[in-house]
Amino acid sequence: MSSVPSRAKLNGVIRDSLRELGLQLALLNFQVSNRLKLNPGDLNCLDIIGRHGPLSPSTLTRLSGMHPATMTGVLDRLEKAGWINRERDPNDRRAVLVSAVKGRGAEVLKLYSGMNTSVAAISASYSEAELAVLADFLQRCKDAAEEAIDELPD
Amino acid sequence: MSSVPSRAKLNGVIRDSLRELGLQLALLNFQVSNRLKLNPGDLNCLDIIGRHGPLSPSTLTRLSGMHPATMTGVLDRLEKAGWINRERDPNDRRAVLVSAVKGRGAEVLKLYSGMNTSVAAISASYSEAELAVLADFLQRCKDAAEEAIDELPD
DNA sequence: CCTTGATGGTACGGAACTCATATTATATTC
DNA sequence: GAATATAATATGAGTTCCGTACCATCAAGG
Repeated sequence: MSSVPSRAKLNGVIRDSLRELGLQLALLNFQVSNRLKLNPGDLNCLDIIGRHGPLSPSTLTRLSGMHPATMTGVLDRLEKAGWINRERDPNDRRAVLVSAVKGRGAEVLKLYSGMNTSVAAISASYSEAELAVLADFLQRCKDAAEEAIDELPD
Repeated sequence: MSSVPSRAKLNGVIRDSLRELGLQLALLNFQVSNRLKLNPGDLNCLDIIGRHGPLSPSTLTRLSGMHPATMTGVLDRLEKAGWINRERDPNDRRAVLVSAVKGRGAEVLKLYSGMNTSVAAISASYSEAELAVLADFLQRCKDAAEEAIDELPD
């Protein structure tokens, strides 16, 4: 028996697993955002802000793919609920710098703790070499998703 | 040097990579849903319907975590745009069976083709044994996300 | 049967959200 | 320093969300 069918089959399994994982993660995000009284999109933006440090609404618009006017509403809600701060950019006084409020990340993390401990438990069953492979794969898939977004039609 | 710090560090890398991957996949879904003139939530539901075959709005509500009244709106839009069919359940005439319209899956898949070919290219760089490990890991993470949703507070 | 209570799905209406466009303030270019 | 471009927000019309009410159907007990 050739090894090609087996490899092709594995490719399909990987593709489907990734898609199903993406769906479940989306549902998890949805539930978490509900608990925080936020929209899924708002939580995504908060995540980006927390990770990419202080940034302007326009870069946030580019990173998230949202409409600029929508972003104003997102930031209004996040600011009102005390998740972020808006301050003027001293170098460009048209611009605004958005930053995540320190110390509130724990509230979000707490809701992901179940998922995180499960992932830690799963990780424990792999060797360090395997973990390195897994981490690299995930990283490359993330990059692939980023590229895929850029290359969408329209 | 002990191997513990290295392993702990890898755990952290895995966790972060998974989270970033989840975010990028969410952004990809958002863009894809925009192209299809659907909401992200509508696309998620369509995905569930396509995968879990004909099912009732109430099970769909349970699987997606949405409010029942919201689900009616989702299904109205999906049906109006020709993505799904609603038919009465012959065994329980209160119930409705929702099924995905055959032949329109390609329109969705086409928008994910960039991502899929990238993932195939990434997969090509791993041995079959490694692919098996990856597939298993993804599957277990999916299950973990599913459990994590069930065990959220409230 | 025929009540009684539970369940599946949807209708309704007010609140919240999205987004095209207009507006204001500042920066850049010639 | 006038013209143009850019950053962010205001505005308002259209859409979506969801608590509630409602109707149809089923299941159990008398």
